[in-house]
Amino acid sequence: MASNVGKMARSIPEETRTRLFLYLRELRCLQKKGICTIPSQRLAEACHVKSSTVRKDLSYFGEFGVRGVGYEVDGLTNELRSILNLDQIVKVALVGVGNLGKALLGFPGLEDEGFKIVAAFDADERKIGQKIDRVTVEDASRMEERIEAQDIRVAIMAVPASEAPAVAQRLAEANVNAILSFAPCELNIPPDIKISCVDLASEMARLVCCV
Amino acid sequence: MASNVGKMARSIPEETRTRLFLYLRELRCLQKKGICTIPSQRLAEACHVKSSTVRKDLSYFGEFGVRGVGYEVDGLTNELRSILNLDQIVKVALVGVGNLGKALLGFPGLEDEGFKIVAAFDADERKIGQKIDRVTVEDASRMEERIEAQDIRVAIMAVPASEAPAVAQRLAEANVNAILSFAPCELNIPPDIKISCVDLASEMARLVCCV
DNA sequence: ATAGGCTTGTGATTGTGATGTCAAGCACTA
DNA sequence: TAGTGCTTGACATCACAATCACAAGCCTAT
Ligand SMILES: NC(=O)c1ccc[n+]([C@@H]2O[C@H](COP(=O)([O-])OP(=O)(O)OC[C@H]3O[C@@H](n4cnc5c(N)ncnc54)[C@H](O)[C@@H]3O)[C@@H](O)[C@H]2O)c1
Ligand SMILES: NC(=O)c1ccc[n+]([C@@H]2O[C@H](COP(=O)([O-])OP(=O)(O)OC[C@H]3O[C@@H](n4cnc5c(N)ncnc54)[C@H](O)[C@@H]3O)[C@@H](O)[C@H]2O)c1
Repeated sequence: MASNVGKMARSIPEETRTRLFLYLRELRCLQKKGICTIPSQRLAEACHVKSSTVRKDLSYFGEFGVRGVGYEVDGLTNELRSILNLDQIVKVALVGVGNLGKALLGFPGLEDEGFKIVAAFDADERKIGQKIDRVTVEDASRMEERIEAQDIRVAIMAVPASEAPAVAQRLAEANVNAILSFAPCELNIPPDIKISCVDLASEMARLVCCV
Repeated sequence: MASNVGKMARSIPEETRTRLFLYLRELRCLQKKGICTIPSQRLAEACHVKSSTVRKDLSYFGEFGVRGVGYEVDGLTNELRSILNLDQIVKVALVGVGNLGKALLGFPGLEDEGFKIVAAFDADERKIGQKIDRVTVEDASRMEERIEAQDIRVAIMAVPASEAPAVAQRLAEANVNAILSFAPCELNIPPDIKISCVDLASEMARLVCCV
């Protein structure tokens, strides 16, 4: 009954989308604690937002709550997972198996959310052929064909910034449509490919700056 | 002459602050290429924003450009570094020297931006005493006193999510005033402490979600 | 069955940031 | 020195997101 019907046409604020993941994370936390029902007020407090914001965000997609009671944790979790396209396993390619890349390969948190690194590439001969956490590092020179063969559409880049733009270009040519990059630089690629750049140094800088 | 005088009272948009780091990163890139002067238009293109946005962002802090010419790369770089409090070395503590923590310790990108990891803590006895990239891992049980003794005000947390809230609490008690966490969970600590949470799984989720 | 007490969902309002526009101002040229 | 062309800086406007406030609706107790 209550579901994302007829409202999808409306444009969803960018910020709302961001918060949905926050809510989902908190809901999972509540599930672990065995809490079945939660009012917008408490979900809001946990996520450091206002309760009206929570309700409005959810209202873009349907009516998931029960007046006088709140939201059913399991139910809302499922709705959000469905809204956010998180109810399927997504194959991911990792490019660059250095310090950071290795850590990412061994990180279970990605798989918990439905992301599975199914291929890893590096340009360093010494790394090619190494098996790290069930994934064998492949030769980066054959990256495009391997990605296309396995129909991988999402990539994580952990290569040096100097290499990043070129690698991103190659990923674009391999029909990848989303890239998460850790290189602190701009990537000039077609706008139909979604990019997210995690820039640790900038994040730190933002944190300490008092402007 | 042109400087941040009399305008500081006005509140700076959060988004502006974020973009300043983007501009700074691009400027550094231009410096490397030996480019001395750049108009807002081209800086904007490189950062994927509108030229009027660049000018407006900068205008919050002063008049740094020359009409008909553009901005002097070196000059603007210095102004931004000064505005963002990036002209000093910031001591940082790392808590949790696991897969990710080790990668961070070996990451030169932080030091390039003025952040120096001067202490690392772990609860695992096997890790205590290990020397990784010039830093010796210390016992986490003595974290508070060591952080206060060295007057460290910024911390990076790379501990399991289950431990993160408690560790954050302890960092708060050690008078740290900014924390960068990689744990995918909320940290309930006093609001006067700045928190930034890098949640890789959520970032990935946002990237693939087509809502 | 009905009343009372909560909490949701949403239209209205406020607040904030993005963007368009153009006069002002500098460099360069003759 | 005056004219030309370009770019900045600021103001005005537009667009969007946060927040308020309250009617609607569900549950429980009596
Ligand atoms: N180490 C960290 O903690 C950390 C943190 C934040 C951001 N980063 C960023 O992540 C990136 C990687 O960091 P790192 O510390 O793992 O560096 P690293 O040097 O340890 O690893 C980079 C890897 O990329 C490989 N590589 C280079 N060119 C390649 C190409 N064209 N194709 C495929 N692979 C290629 C190298 O062989 C190497 O194995 C850098 O851009 C860095 O700025 C690192
Ligand atoms: N590995 C990755 O690539 C990656 C990526 C994104 C986020 N994360 C997140 O970063 C965090 C760390 O990840 P990891 O892969 O390095 O995990 P890990 O298990 O390899 O390392 C965690 C380290 O923290 C230490 N530790 C545990 N409790 C502690 C305490 N109370 N005080 C001090 N140290 C303590 C452990 O001894 C261990 O060395 C996790 O929250 C994870 O979700 C990891």
